[in-house]
Amino acid sequence: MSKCGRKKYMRTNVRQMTTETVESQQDRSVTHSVAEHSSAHMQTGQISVPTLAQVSVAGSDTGRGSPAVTLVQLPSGQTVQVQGVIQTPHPSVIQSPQIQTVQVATIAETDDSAESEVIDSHKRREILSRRPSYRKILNELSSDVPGIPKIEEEKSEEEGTPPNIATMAVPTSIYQTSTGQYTATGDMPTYQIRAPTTALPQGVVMAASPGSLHSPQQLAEEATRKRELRLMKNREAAKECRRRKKEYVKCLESRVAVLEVQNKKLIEELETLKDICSPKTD
DNA sequence: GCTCTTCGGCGTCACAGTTA
DNA sequence: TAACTGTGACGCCGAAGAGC
Repeated sequence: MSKCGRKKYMRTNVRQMTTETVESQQDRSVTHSVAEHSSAHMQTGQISVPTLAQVSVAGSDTGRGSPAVTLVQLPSGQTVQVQGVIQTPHPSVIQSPQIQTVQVATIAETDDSAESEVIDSHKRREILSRRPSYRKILNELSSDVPGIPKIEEEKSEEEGTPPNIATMAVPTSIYQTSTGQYTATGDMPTYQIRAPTTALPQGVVMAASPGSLHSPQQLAEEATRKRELRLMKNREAAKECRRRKKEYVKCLESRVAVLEVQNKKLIEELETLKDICSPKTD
């Protein structure tokens, strides 16, 4: 297998893990690390809660932002309604449309004609391109959850921020320490990131009006120049997009960490309630 | 030291969505 | 509606690490 072929294969793996379930632990990509956090978070609840009391979650699909109501069945038979602080899921790169799963299967099993590859590619693009931008997703998240930082729009110099510098909140080190303690409560400090330079490099001139072009050679030059301009802009856009993507993934990771802390607290709370409500057996 | 594998970044293309 | 923007996909490259 060629080097590129390998990479292509790995990418397929990543997509499989993000669209289906994260079971194979071979890929160490960023996407995977987020999914790994998520599954770890789920495990915490799955392992601990059933040993304490029977828990059922009601209204889990009541819509984004509405707190889920958890019915906790205490050993005494009493049922307590607990309003959870854990938010309902948000659209993200992790939760891709179900149809993508089908597509992954298609990719995995094909090694066929170019025609089917073209169709495949078109379908894939059709599916993938419907996802909202990272900025949009993250800003939606941030509006629902106070702990999630916002990706800010580029600001002009008049707005007080230095050029090319945007201020935003960043995930802190909220992971479990070696002593088993969590190091953050979800409050994020701010840091500064570089915003892209929007100015064109020196030497790039704007397009001449079509009317001023005469010879085919001039037209060709104009076309070439336009293409180079477009490529240059796209280059910058791609860089910026990647930066935003990384930022977005970081924020997701921090969100996972915060939710883990909340989950832990809830479990402790549940245990306390259990102690209070259970009949004393001296 | 050499080869292979893995990873991350880059440039480019294609295309859906947005804007003027 | 044309031009522009944002982003997924792809192929390429170099660095780093592992195995020999």
